[in-house]
Amino acid sequence: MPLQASQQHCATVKNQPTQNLLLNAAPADVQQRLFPHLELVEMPLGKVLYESGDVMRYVYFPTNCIVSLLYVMENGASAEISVVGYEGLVGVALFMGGESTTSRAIVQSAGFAYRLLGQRMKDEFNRHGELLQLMLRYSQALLTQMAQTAVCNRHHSIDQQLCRWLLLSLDRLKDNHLVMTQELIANMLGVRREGVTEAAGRLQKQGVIDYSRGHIVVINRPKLEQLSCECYEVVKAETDRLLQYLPSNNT
Amino acid sequence: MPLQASQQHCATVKNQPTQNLLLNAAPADVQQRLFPHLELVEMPLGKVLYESGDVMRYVYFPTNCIVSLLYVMENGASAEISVVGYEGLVGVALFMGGESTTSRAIVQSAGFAYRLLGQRMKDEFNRHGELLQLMLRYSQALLTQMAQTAVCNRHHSIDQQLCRWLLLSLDRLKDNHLVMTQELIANMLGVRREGVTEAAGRLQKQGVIDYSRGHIVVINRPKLEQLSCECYEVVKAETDRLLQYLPSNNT
DNA sequence: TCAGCTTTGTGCGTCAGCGAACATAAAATA
DNA sequence: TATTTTATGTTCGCTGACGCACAAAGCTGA
Repeated sequence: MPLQASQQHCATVKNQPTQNLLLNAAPADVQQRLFPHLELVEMPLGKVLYESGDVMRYVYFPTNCIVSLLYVMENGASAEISVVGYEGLVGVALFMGGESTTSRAIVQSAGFAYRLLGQRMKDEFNRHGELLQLMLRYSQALLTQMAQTAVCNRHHSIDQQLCRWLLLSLDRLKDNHLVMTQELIANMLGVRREGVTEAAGRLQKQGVIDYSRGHIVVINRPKLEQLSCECYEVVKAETDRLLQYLPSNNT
Repeated sequence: MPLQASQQHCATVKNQPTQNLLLNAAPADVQQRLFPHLELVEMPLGKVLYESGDVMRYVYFPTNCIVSLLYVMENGASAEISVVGYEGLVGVALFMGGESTTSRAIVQSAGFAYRLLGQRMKDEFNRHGELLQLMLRYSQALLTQMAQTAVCNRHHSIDQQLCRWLLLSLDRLKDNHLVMTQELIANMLGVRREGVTEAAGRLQKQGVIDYSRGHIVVINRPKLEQLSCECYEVVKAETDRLLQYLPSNNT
């Protein structure tokens, strides 16, 4: 749902396409072609960008929101496959050629994103310029994140996974304050709500986080990293490596 | 290790690049450019194609072998991320731009593959012809498999995962006979060997498989599919969808 | 201010999978 | 044939996570 003119003005004061790492890294000519067609959209908590099997109409470039890619099983249980924030885009299947995926994309942390009609994205992609390289490198980062999620689900405790999840969220927000109930975290991790309550209680007792009724504040991030499994760091290092030498067109 | 001339002759009687689905689906002009540079290599059980972080020299197109993409943790424990057989290729990171990945590629079922110097692959890829579309579609299939592995690791029992694993292997071999110890399966699944022994015992008792000392014969595949979790079918359906309308150049 | 809802806390019993130790059996090798 | 190695079978105690039930505490709105 695009914003009304007045809202749009208000929002654009704070929002710029270049807040998204990929849009920011795109070469100037790509930016000139794409930016006029970007549409700032509000991303409220729980908004579903696409369901499993949906043909995607848009790609979304988050600025300050976080989107979860979630697989929902036949019995309704779910598991988060990966998360996307300002560093990426939602809808890689559009240029990968599948047009849809088996997962659901849902807003996990409210904010804004710029969306682009899928066809425009494909047109630009098919010019085979630098955007193609950029998109492919990001896709590999996404691949890495999914792979590590598989590993983490296999071998690590809820406590460790909660730490990792908090770090992933923290990296995609500017502050240390998350709006998120334990119930929702449990859905993302694919575990019981009670399990999250207990793990969060332990973190609070250790002075790592502070939380109440849907609000979590991270007090001691270094400790959080220390308590997390290696999965967080592995993905971060690889993502940095893949996206670090991007041409930058900061304005 | 390329084959000697005499071996090569012997092997090529049975091996053809077109046994690989992607090579087979490549347009005629691509085949003409690439096939002369394909090198048939033997893929013995346990051969490591690349380690985590290795810059890849070659991409591998399996014909009748199976390659596992495995993540090895700091403590030595491991987890299979995905498998690649005749339907795919090993080394997507070469054209995705990363040149390396965080996982290890290791031969899980002996056989043959055609390998191609990475640079030639990249050159062809950068012509931006149909091969690019083909590779991207396959990459999305790989992405789907990884995502489902994450889900499976989260929610399903060893029994179910063993069924899924056997089905994945079966699909990539022509017969119903696997050469594989329970110890190796355990490494792939990232579980204890004893867990696999018990699960395999239950399958044998139900007349689904028959095994002894490194050999497994699947007797009742329908039952195996029935006992498996949904993860197998989801990935199969999506992979078929992604790769089904490929242009075919069968000779 | 009271009722109703949402969120978090806690205490069960149960069970799958773990780690370790050890037993058996089939192949390989001498 | 005897010996060693490899693969599989089995047991036992432990623990993390589950499912369920219910309690407590913090918001919200009449």
